[in-house]
Amino acid sequence: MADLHATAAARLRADAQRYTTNRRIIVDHLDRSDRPLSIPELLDRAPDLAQSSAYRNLAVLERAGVVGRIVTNDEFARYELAEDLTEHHHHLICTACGAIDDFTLSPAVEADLERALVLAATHGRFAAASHRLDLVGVCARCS
Amino acid sequence: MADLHATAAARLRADAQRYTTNRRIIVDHLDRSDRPLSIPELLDRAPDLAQSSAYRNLAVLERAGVVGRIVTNDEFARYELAEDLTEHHHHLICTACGAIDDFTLSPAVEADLERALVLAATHGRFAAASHRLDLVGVCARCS
DNA sequence: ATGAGTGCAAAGGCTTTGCATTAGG
DNA sequence: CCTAATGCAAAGCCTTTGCACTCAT
Repeated sequence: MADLHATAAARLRADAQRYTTNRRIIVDHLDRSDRPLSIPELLDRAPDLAQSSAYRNLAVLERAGVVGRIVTNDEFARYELAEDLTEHHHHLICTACGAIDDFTLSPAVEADLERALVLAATHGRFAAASHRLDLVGVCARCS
Repeated sequence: MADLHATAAARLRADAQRYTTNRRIIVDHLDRSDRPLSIPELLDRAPDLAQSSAYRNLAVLERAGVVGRIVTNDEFARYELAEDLTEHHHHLICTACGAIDDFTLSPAVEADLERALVLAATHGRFAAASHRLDLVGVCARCS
């Protein structure tokens, strides 16, 4: 995945943005993590990153399509690499601690789902860009 | 659906809460709407409802299992009647204006999905309470 | 009466922004 | 050089909370 940074740089460039050290650091940490990170978690892992820079750069990276933002019902927004930079996956959202873990569905189920969603979208004249499927419950650590 | 209010009252009572006028008004408006409402939208429809009462009562109604809270990526949280008080449905989330519309999937697809999710949850030792499936894109009004 | 509910206004807390400084190209 | 990026601190904005009043039981 050395191409990750090349892709990120390209997408930023396409949006007239630079791929700076801070932005690379953020992408690196999101890539290393096997689950979406909140800003506090990210700042914890990157102590030299200013809070405002984290917010600003994540916004830039989101606009450029490098990262995705996830808002659950807990206090923090979370970020992960954009879907097309990782494999398609879904989220286990813990209602107790707010943590999010990743999981995948079988290709067969995904395909069925995708077909059904395209149908639903066209029926409502809705230009669907992507789908989000989350499991909401209590994670192993909290139960 | 005259039973709606009876059910709501029962659930509140089970949580040692009263079914007051304001709470009934809120439930009424959510029931009348064919899509989840943000607090500003709700206050607009119920001019005599104080903002703090809306927030407080929605929190009470959520704890009692009468309403569900939806947090998207826009600025407002939105509320709808709890899933088991309506028919199972999903959401079209507009990235342009933040509006949410409802849609349903065929029972067959739902069943497949449910099976796959149970599998995924048990595999990760996750106690799933429900699933959330959203289509993210641009609504007809915004395109 | 008596405690929950209500409304107003003020406070909280995550997030955003202004401004002076630094760094990348 | 010159614009974008950075960091600190202050401000914003949705949401929550304190407090006095009202209403229902």
